[in-house]
Amino acid sequence: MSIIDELKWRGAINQQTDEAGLSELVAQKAVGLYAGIDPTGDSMHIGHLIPFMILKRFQLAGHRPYIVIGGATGSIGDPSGKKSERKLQTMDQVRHNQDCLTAQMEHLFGQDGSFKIVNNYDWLSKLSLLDFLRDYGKLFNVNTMLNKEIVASRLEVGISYTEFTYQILQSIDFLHLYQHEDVQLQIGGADQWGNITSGIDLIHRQEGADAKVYGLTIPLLLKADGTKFGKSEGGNVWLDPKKTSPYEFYQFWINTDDRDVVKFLKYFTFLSQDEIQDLATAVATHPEKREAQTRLAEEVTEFVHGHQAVVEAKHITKALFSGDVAALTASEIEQGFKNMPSVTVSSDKQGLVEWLVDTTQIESSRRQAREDITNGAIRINGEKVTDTNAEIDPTSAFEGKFVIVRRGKKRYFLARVQ
RNA sequence: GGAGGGGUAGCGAAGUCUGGCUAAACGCGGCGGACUGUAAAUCCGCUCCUUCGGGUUCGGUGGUUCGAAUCCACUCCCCUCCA
Repeated sequence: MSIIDELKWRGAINQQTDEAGLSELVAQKAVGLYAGIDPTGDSMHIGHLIPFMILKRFQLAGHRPYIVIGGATGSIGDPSGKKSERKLQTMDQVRHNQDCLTAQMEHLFGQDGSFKIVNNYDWLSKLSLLDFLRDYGKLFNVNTMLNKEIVASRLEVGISYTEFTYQILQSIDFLHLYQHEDVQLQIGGADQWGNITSGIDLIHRQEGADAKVYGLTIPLLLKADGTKFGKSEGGNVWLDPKKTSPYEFYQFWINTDDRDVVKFLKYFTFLSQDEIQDLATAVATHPEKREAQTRLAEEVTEFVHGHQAVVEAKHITKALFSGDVAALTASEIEQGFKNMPSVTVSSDKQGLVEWLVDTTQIESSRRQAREDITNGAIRINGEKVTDTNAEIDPTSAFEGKFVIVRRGKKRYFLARVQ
C-alpha cells in the first residue's frame, strides 16, 4: 500500500495538485517534502501537529521530510484563515518563538536525523528589495494573486501590501527547497492551498513547466459536534508540558467523543489499519469500555511526552477519578493540579466552612458552602465531609504540604500549605 | 430642542395600571445530586448575604404611606421617531 493510499485511508487528504503524478513519484524515489509553521506562538498546539504527523508517515515510508520554521514569513503574517489584518509581532517575539518551536520540533521529530528542520529566515532575510522585485516579483501576476481565495475574501475588509506579499515569500520557500534540497512536495492545512499552488507556479516559471512539484492539503479537522478541534476547557491543548501538563494532555484525548475517536486514531497515531479496525469494532460493540479513547490517549501522549508521562498520567487519572487521591506523590499532585485552581494557605486549623469561603475562596458564600457540604459534594483529601461544623487541619496529609479539595464529581482545588 | 418607549437578580424577561399575600414568576446560564462510560440525553435540588434572629435589593436621590419594584417629584443613562 502506497503512502498516498494510506493517507487516503486515514482521511488525511483534502486536495492534491496531481494525484496520478504524485503517486507515481512516491513509488519511484525517496521524495523530499515539507510543511511549514510560522512562529506565531512559543509552542505548537495539537492542531499544528497534524501536518507534521503526515511528514512522519512519509518518513516511515522512506521519504525525506523537511520542516520549515517560518522565521521570515512569521514576521510578515499569513493572511490565510484570518478575517482581518493582524498586528505584526516584534522581531524579538518572532525570534523567541522560532527558537522555542525549533527546540520543540527537534524534540518531537529530530532525534534520528532523518528529519531536517530549517528556517526560512536563513534565505529570505538575505533578499534585497531590488532582488526580490527583479527575481521573483516579475514572476507573479497580481491578477492571479488577487484571485486567491484568501486574498479575495479580504478585499472587502482590506489587506495590507505586507500580508498580500506573504504568498510570494512562501512560494520562494518552496522554490528554494526545490533547488537546494530536491524537495518536490509541500503539505499543509486546507487553508494553505493557495500558498502551495502559488509556490508550484513559481517553480514552473523559474524552472520550466516540466518541473515535478506537487501539493497536498489536509482537510480541516472538525469534531462530530461541529465545534473546533483542539480546544479544551482551558483553551488550546499545547504540546509544551509547561502550558498543558502531560496529564491534561492525556485527559484531552481520553475525553474524545465516540464519533470522533476512530478518525483521531487515524490522524494522530501510527497504529496499523488492523489495530485501528479492531478498536473501531470495540467502540461499536462496547463503547462504555472506551478502549479506543484509552489507546488514543496512550499513543499520542507517548509520542509527545514519552512513556514515563503516560504512566504518570494514568496514575493521576486513576487517583482523581476514583477519588483515592491519597496515593498521589507530590510531583504527581503538582502535575495533575497544574491547571486547577490553587491557593496558598497557612497550616492553622480552622472551621471548614470559614476555610472554604474566607481562606481558600473555593466557595462563594457560607450559604453555598453549607449547602455543598450537606449535599455531600465536598471531599477533603478524598474523604467526604458532611458535617458543617467540621474543622480542617491543613497539615493532616501529604506530609503537611497539600490539601486536596474536591467539590462535586470532578472539580478539584489544591491548597498549598505554607 | 420636541414626542414617545425603556432601565428589575449573571443574562433574558414578568411584575408597575389595581401598594402589603414579592427576596421578586418564568426561561437560559451556573452549581450540586441521581443515572452513566470522566459520554449524550433525562430527572431532582440549589442559585443576594447571614452569626439563621435577621439584613440589604428592582438606575440614583428625596417624598407620600403603618407599608413602595409598584404612587409622586427631581435626576442620570439607553432606544425610537420628529427637528
